[in-house]
Amino acid sequence: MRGSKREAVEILRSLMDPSVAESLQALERTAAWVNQVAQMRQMSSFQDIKEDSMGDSNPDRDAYSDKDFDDIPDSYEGLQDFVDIPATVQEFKAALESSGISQRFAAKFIMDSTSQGNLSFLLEKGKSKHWSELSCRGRLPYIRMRRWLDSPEEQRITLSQLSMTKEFKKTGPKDGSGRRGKFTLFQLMVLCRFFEEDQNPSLNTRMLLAEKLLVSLERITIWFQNQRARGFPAKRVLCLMSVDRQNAESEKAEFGRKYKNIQDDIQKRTQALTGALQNMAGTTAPSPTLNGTESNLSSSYFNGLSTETQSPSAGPRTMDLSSAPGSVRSLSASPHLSQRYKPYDIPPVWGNSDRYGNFTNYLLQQTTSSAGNSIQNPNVIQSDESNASMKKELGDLGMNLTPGRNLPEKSSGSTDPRPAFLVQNMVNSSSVFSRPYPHNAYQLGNIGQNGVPEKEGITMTKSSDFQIPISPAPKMSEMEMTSSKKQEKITNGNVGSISDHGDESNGPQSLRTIVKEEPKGDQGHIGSSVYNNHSPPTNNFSYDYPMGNHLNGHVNFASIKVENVEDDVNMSKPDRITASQSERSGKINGAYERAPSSPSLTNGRALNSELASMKKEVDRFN
DNA sequence: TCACAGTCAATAGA
DNA sequence: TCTATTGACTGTGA
Repeated sequence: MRGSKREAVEILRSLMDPSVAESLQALERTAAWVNQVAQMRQMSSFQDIKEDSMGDSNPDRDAYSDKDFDDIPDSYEGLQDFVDIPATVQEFKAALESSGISQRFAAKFIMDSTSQGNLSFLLEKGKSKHWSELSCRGRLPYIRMRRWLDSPEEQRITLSQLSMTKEFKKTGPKDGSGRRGKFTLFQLMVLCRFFEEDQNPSLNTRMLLAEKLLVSLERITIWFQNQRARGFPAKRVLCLMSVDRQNAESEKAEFGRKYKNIQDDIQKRTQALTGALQNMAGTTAPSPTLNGTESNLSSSYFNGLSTETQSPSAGPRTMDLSSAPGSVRSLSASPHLSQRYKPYDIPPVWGNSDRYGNFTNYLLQQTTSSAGNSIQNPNVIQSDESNASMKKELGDLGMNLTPGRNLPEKSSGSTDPRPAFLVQNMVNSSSVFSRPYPHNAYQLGNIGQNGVPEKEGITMTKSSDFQIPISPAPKMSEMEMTSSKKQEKITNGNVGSISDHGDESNGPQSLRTIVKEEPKGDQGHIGSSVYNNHSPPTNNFSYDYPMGNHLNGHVNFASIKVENVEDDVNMSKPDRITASQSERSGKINGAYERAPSSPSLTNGRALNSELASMKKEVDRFN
């Protein structure tokens, strides 16, 4: 019956004038949408509809089927198909643009008084949403869009409303209730790290986070809910602070216009570093050989589990940790989840995948261990048999671990030691967060009492390809130190020394080693770092970051970041290097401006304020 | 009580 | 002033 009716309609249409037929078709579709929406509203629950007429809303269902179509009652005869949401969204956007209709207006007058923000969200979400993925409630806004697009009459009404509603122009906050707070950068970092580990943290975990971050449990819970629902948008914080090109590319694809911010950021920071390195190259005497430093690299613990060496001429390398045990990607167990949680390449902060896997296993062992409530310092290898492989690994690498302290027991007698463990790890971790500049870090010397290596090496390698280093800005005090005359007086190899080791192809200054003293941490640690810079002959170079990194927090977060905070806070102008640095360099004035790294961090004053508060938060953790 | 889908609306950036 | 982001909220079902 249904088929013959359709045939008749088609025959009638074929006899009509094309424009009339088109209008009629549009009217029919509009009527169908109106009818459908009206019926949906009459339902006591939108969810009921899926059982009756709309097909199911099971996201696991990957396509619209004939069954779904057959289930649609005759009253929906005008419905030729489900709404093609991406196409509808595209058309709707184009229509708004061509008609000069703002999202705000459209939200109010077309979308049945929804909010502008929601419309924006719907338009973005709709780009990749299939009809079958949405509940009936979720379909409504797209039906409205489709209905409006199919209805010239509705469009005319809208345009007349647009011309009449001048007063609609006035904007402004509605009630100024100020209900929303804002997470600090540090809070976000911690939350992100936890999210990486567990997208559904237990109540204990959330309580601990709330306690440690001085945030209500509700806010923590909601944050995790939002991240789960939105595909971990906060990963931006991670990606923006990494220097992984692949992440940068994915950022570009994923965040659209935001990529421009990132590009600007990259450009500014690259210029800054280029200028700084050129400046260094021009003021320091050449010296020794490349081999000596390379041997440091090859023997480096932090180059990973293998004995691979890192040639300064090698191009940048990144580790794909996305499939590593414990990575977020690996958590996507079902098609449903993999659809909702976009793949996220963890910044290569853990060295290679083996190392990451080992570390994750180690974490899990700690978490699931039933042995008492004592939470062990992750920096210290325990006598537990389950950690034997880790011990062996560290032993093979000549890792000389000093005894560490146990983390405090959880006062509530929680059975889940993981939260405290992770918090401590986060704080101690030398992750991308704690790195104020791009580098390739590896350990030199022993691990100090508080888990901080006495020395660490950092390399920057040149590459023929221009790579995108997305990284935090260069550390101000670092730049001061490297250009300071007094540093040159210090014997090579000692803290504070600068030495150049050239090679034949790239010239005498193509490799530079700077041994730097770490600032005093809150726990009284004094360490040093060695920075090896393969100074490029041209402006085009990249940062090979990081082949290896600190296994589980061997560099004190506070000892690095806090210093940077103070540098920033002490600056007379926000986001600028100190005057003395400007004077010395002359030509790099302004080059060290901290470029915007994320929307919430673009404001210099806000950033400084954020960093200052972060210092306090970090202090509290230690 | 919790998680989730959807939404509101404050806010930041262009 | 626009849109995009995101903290917070509502309604719902298990």
